Amino acid sequence: MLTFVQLRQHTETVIRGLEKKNIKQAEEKVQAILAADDQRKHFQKEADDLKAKINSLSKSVGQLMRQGETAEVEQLKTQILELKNLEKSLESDLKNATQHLNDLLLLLPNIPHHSVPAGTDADHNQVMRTAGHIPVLHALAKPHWELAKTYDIIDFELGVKLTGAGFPVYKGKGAILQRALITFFLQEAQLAGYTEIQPPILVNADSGFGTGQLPDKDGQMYFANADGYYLIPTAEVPITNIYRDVILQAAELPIKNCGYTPCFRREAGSYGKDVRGLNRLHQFDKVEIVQIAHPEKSYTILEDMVGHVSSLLDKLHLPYRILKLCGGDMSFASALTYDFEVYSAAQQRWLEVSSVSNFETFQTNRLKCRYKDQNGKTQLAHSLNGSALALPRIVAALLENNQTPEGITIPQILHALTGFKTIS
RNA sequence: GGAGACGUGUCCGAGUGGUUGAAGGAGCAAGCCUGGAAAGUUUGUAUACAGGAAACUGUAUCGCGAGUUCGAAUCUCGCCGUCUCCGCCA
Repeated sequence: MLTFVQLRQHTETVIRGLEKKNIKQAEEKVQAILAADDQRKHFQKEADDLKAKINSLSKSVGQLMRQGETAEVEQLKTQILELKNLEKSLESDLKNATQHLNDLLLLLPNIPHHSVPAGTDADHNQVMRTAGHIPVLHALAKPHWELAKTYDIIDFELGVKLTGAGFPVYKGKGAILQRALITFFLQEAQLAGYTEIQPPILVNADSGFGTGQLPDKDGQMYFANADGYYLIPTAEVPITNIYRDVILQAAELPIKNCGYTPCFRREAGSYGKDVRGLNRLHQFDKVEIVQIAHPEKSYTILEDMVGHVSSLLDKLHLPYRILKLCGGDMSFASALTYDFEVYSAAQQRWLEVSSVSNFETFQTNRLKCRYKDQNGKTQLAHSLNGSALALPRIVAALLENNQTPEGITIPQILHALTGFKTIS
């Protein structure tokens, strides 16, 4: 969530930023928060002063007792009890005011970086770069879900039997390809200096709140009701929450972690060609990269991360483009997001395979992830993350783009990991 | 899952109702000392919110939450976690 420093000292910037994210009545919302904050401070002061008085009176009770002044003690006690009644109502006012302020604050998304283009939807995203060659397919080329069936490497119907739609079963070379891609991505991340983490894939509500999935996206996560745990929608959740309530030394920054996990998303309301085959699943595999950075370095780091993801796609020889998302298409928590899309030649569609974002202090403010600067002051760190990469659509594009009448060619970089060069 | 013990600051560790945000020690930082270092010595060493230009002051925090009390690290209840024994198990 936004910080009070942002809201108080850069009110105008915040309002303009919110407008860029197409938030209606941004000014009114910000003013309402500032008013709610004043209200909270007022009650806080009143309550603190009253408590200070009660504390000091209580202290004198102790002293008087030792001196045996019982009559005065009784008098003091009744006086304190009166004050305590007052305090009780002040406490509840304060609690309500804080709750109200929090509710308002949680509804405000992050404000976009100044370079973010204006726009309302995906059509206004800015194409930064296009790379690779879009292949010309042979006459009998098929979409990946048909190829998967032809070569018996992914079984969607079997997944329906075992679980339900959106839970495919990878078989034989299909399963090996998955494992090879995961290993490849992890190895590349390791070479880029990321520490590999194997986190839990069920998390508690505090973690869901920390990275912003809760309360806004409650319905999008699977929930293990008996224990109150959420199945993670991305490794970002556990890997970023490692730094919840942590104060780092400036010298420890940047922290670079990566991890492979399955990801679970309910994706309620999706339909049609968007969910065909591997295009959108309830369970999928992803390698995520996460950094906790010094505020002055975070945008350089964002570019590094974009470079890292690009290199993965280059090495897989997949055609892709990089988009800078416009204000209206960005996620709630992000200040600047680059999306990567690969071209899936048989479907003739661009498929999103990665999203790399700088959250600045939006997540760390919730997480209370801070560092000590040179003056020993605690400051909020910046958090960033990106998919590097999400598997299903990569697999879809690999299958479709690399198909020949004789079979599917595996990119050379994976040969050592798959142990085969073609699927036929 | 059953029985028992425990949960204090960066760490160790004292504290069973009243100037205890918390003894003592270690670590760390700065000053003194030294040719330099060690030793010695002095001082400092949490977080959040509020007030203040600042020095600083107030409030809260001894696993978390509620309660008893004029007053709780200390008493009561609930939850979470750790350890030991038993059971189960990859």
